Amino acid sequence: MARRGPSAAEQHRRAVAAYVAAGGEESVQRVITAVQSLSKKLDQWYARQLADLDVTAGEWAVVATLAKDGGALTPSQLADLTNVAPSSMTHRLDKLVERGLVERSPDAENRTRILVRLTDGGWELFSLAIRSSDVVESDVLQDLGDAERGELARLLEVVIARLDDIEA
Amino acid sequence: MARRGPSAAEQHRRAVAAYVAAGGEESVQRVITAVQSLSKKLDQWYARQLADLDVTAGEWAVVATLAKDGGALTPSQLADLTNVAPSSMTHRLDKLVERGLVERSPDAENRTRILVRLTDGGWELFSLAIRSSDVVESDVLQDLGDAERGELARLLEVVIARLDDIEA
DNA sequence: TGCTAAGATTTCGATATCGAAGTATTCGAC
DNA sequence: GTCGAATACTTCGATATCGAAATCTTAGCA
Repeated sequence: MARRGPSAAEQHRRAVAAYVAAGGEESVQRVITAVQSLSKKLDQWYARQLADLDVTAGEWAVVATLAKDGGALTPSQLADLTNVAPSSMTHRLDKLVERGLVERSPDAENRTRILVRLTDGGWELFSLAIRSSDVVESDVLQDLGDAERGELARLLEVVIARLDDIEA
Repeated sequence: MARRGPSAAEQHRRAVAAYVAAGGEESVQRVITAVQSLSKKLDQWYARQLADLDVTAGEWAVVATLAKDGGALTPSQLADLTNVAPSSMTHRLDKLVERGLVERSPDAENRTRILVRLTDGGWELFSLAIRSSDVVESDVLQDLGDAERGELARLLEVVIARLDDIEA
């Protein structure tokens, strides 16, 4: 990377302009574009931090999903929640089990199912990664005061509440 | 997927709770988690729509990046901007050229570089995809009034303006 | 000019992912 | 109870991605 590209803000402006020119609505594209570029940047940072812990983004997705759920999930559910094919999950779980981060156990109620849980080591990894990424994330939001953060969270949560109704 | 999982709003609550329990700050995690789950849902929808156009998410990323930039980019820049290894971009571009969506041309000023541009067909695809996804995106934001959309966009843009300063 | 270091792309071998087919279990209709 | 469809996971072959090495061009310096 010899020459530094345009700033993130400049890229955002151009992206919105391109989407509007292509027929998108401005108030929509400003929000959607911003969400996506922010998410992309976060993903880049996470990938770097996780590399230090010798975990890939895909493996982290499984650990984080299990942690967020709090309990046990089946391989299919994990595949759905992490946007990956069920057949790929098989291999990921193999590696995670091998590393001692998750454990597979048969579901007593339905023997076609398998339940996947975080091990103690998995929980430790989760906690460690969250605490270190929280530092960067706080930096990202440092220009917003408490009230603004709350308002931003509220608006995003309104949008999230609508997601389920749209599937159709 | 036999049984429907928890709602997106419920998943969001649980995720924030898990992150806070692991040592994250609540005002930060509410925002970051919401941005990520929203982005993930959007990615799922895009993948479906793009499948109808017979384009993969990776191929779309290249087309959209070129459209947003407006001009020509090198393979390295495209790799950077789409979060992919330079060697992977070679193959992606091969396929996109073969499909007539982009074109490669040598850079007259520096013959180690290659410039990639959208063809007319590439621009058409971009415009078509944007117009159809704008419909879904508008639905997602339908619970927000004009003023709220503006405020949401403004807050997100404040955050984006800070991204460049953080790299270090 | 000639030499070395740096930059940009591609090639190559190993690994990850995908979609489809295969295997095992459960559920429902008869 | 038994048969067939549906469900859940894994295996398999093809494709995509990665990181490292190879190739070619440029830039800097003596």
